[in-house]
Amino acid sequence: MNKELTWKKRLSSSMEDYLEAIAALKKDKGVARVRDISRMLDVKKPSVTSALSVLSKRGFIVHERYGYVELTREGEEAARSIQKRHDLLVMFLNKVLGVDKKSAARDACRMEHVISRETFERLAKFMEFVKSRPDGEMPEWVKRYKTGKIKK
Amino acid sequence: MNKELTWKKRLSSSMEDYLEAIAALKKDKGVARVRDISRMLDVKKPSVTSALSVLSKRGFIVHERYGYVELTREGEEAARSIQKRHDLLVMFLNKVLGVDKKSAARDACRMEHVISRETFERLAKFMEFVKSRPDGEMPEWVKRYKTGKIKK
DNA sequence: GATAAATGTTAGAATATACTAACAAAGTAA
DNA sequence: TTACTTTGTTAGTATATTCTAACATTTATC
Repeated sequence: MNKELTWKKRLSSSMEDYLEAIAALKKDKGVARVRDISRMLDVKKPSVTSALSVLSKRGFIVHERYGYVELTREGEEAARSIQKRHDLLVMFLNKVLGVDKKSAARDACRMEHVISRETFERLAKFMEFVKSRPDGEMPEWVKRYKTGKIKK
Repeated sequence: MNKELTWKKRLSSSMEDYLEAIAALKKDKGVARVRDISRMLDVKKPSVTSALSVLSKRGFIVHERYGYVELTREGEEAARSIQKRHDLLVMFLNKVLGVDKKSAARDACRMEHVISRETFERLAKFMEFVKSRPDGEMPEWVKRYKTGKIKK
């Protein structure tokens, strides 16, 4: 139980992005490969290779030369956690604040790396509350504050 | 109106932090100096010196060797804008989500650098709405979703 | 004013992340 | 199989930010 040996530094925003991309690609293409990660994140291939080596060393992925990228259990877990933060933020930004989907996604991509566990949990509760309101769709009080920019 | 000449890259999170600290110090101490900035941001003095040289070159501050740090008009404006984002976020996190003040401040410090103009504006509208509710303090519907963690 | 303490700067190194150019391996097609 | 294309890697460079160690300047104290 040595702190020095078991403690792992948080992943950087960049590394979280890579992990997220890998998980997304596996999900909808079946496999994750350098080229696709590179396109998805809009970075060059060598950047991907070097990121993969970092994620490998830290135990989030398995990657053999010229092969596909596999997520370890830890990697999957981390990716899932990021994805959850992402989705929650998009939901909040879009459904509650009324930020358009594209911007909401862009903002979420940057915010997901910096919100604390506590804020995440409170936001989750808040969104639960919002969704649980009678109304069905968005509760009246959420709609009302938007000045004329409500679709439905 | 050449784009190449007039366009300025966004300030990095770090630089925004320095600017924010400088403005804060000027506000409540009258002057901003290297040592105080260093303490406020928890970085060493040489880091401050080098940040100041960057902010100087980019026209946000004026700083002569061994002297105090002055904000240019542009610097003041930028600082104000960051501060506004910060305050808004703290308000939202604390008053609406119920995140405790300390965590709210910590989270705001990281989120303030990444939210887009659009999201900022929408959040501002939302908070206006929240504050404008009859009730006085926080509207009933905000309190209600919090499960037992309401102070008042 | 001399000396010590506090403050600020420089130089040089470290880390993280990206890039380009050049090369290597794998896959595809004749 | 040979030749072409695509994909992946290496090596080396660049930028941003931080740090430590050493030095310079300014301020405070006697």
